[in-house]
Amino acid sequence: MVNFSTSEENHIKTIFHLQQKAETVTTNELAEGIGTKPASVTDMLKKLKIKKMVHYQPYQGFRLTAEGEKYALGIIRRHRLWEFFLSEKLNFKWDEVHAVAEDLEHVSSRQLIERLDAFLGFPKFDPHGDPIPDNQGRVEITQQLMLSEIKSNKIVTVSQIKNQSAQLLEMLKHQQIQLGTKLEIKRRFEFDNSIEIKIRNKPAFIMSEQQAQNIFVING
Amino acid sequence: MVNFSTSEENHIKTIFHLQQKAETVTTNELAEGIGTKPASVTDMLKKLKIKKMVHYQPYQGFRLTAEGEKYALGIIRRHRLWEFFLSEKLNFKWDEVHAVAEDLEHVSSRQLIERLDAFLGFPKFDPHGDPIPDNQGRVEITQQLMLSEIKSNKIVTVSQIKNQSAQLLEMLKHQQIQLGTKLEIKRRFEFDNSIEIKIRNKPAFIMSEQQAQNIFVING
DNA sequence: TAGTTTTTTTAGGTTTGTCTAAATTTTATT
DNA sequence: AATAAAATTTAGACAAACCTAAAAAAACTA
Repeated sequence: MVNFSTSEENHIKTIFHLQQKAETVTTNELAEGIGTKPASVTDMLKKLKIKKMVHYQPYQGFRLTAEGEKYALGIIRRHRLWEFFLSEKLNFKWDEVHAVAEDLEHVSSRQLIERLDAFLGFPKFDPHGDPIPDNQGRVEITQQLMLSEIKSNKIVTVSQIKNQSAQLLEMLKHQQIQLGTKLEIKRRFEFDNSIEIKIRNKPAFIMSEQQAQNIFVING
Repeated sequence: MVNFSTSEENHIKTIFHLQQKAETVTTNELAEGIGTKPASVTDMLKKLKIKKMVHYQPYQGFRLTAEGEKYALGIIRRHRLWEFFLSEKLNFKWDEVHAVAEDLEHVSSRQLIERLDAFLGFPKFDPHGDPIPDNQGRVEITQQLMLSEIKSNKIVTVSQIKNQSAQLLEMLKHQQIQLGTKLEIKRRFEFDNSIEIKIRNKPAFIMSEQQAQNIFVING
């Protein structure tokens, strides 16, 4: 397989994430996502097109090819395995792992990654709850779970709100929780099954079991 | 502190190693050591001089400044900690770790390295027996040991030959052992205390206890 | 739909790190 | 000491990955 530079890998990875949300990815979006200028993105896309990583027609947006997606999943696998390592073995906090993993993910020795995976016990999710692709690029399908059932120290994403009562919505609004919001389950209080929840950059708060039974989440 | 590119770091690190052996380092030596052309080395030295990492006068050879040495020890620390990790935790063989560590050493998060060090239990030597600088750049002073006393699975460097008898020298010549040669102690045979020794890229051989008592080595 | 705004691309430049070929300096040799 | 050889530096180029400013295309909008 061809070899890709760090910059090429960053483009491929970012396209992968952006194309989850929309049919095609635009030049401006990608420039924004990577932190470069649109003109630089155009340059890079020409190169990635030649290397058959993207479908791209000038002015028409772009998308990874099947090969590009496979490659992207490899980068994501490396990133998330390192995040797991940093969090699990080196005691990094879950919000500190990303920056370091950004560098480590580009060290591309296949043997290194396979052995790291084994050393970590073939984890299925990173500390943010995002799934870790296996060495074939396959990803665990995640089903929705009731927030009240989540173990402590997990990070989950709100995916559905069952009960649309004013009280629940009031609380959600107050805590600024919406679909897609990531919640960190800090701990569960035995005596009433209430749970302590934290949202990135905000103080933790308590949620009752009743409330949590109406919020569905996915891992990650 | 200033930030150095991967290429700059490779130059600094290689100068450090070369200047152990001689007063000053030459352009050709460094080019050879890094795998570039002498002209490229000259370019890089101008830059490193401006950044106060080397003492350098055109045509006169060069040497790291005190600051340069300190920086080099930081790179070497990262390299050897990763080698230890790869060998100890990921079960890489001792001769496979170097190449991967070459990449990992340039990931320069201070926090990462300090936590890795703690996770590994603050090891003092890498799998080749080379000392790992601490976070102040200090290195464990190693004393000479009798080869016959070395535990199996260690790598040592020949540092002194006591008995200058023809028989011993004959054997040393035959096995191509000289000062500075690295020996891997594979195992010790209980019944006569002979030891099995391997030199990189050569078949293993057996050495008697008597012989080993006349060879002194240092860790690494 | 014609004009305006936004998005994207092109054209031309810069920096980093490399190269080859030629010039210069140092070192070795006779 | 003069000359030949070796080492080093300079000069000029190139590729990668970025940039700014201008041109071109697409998308809005009145």
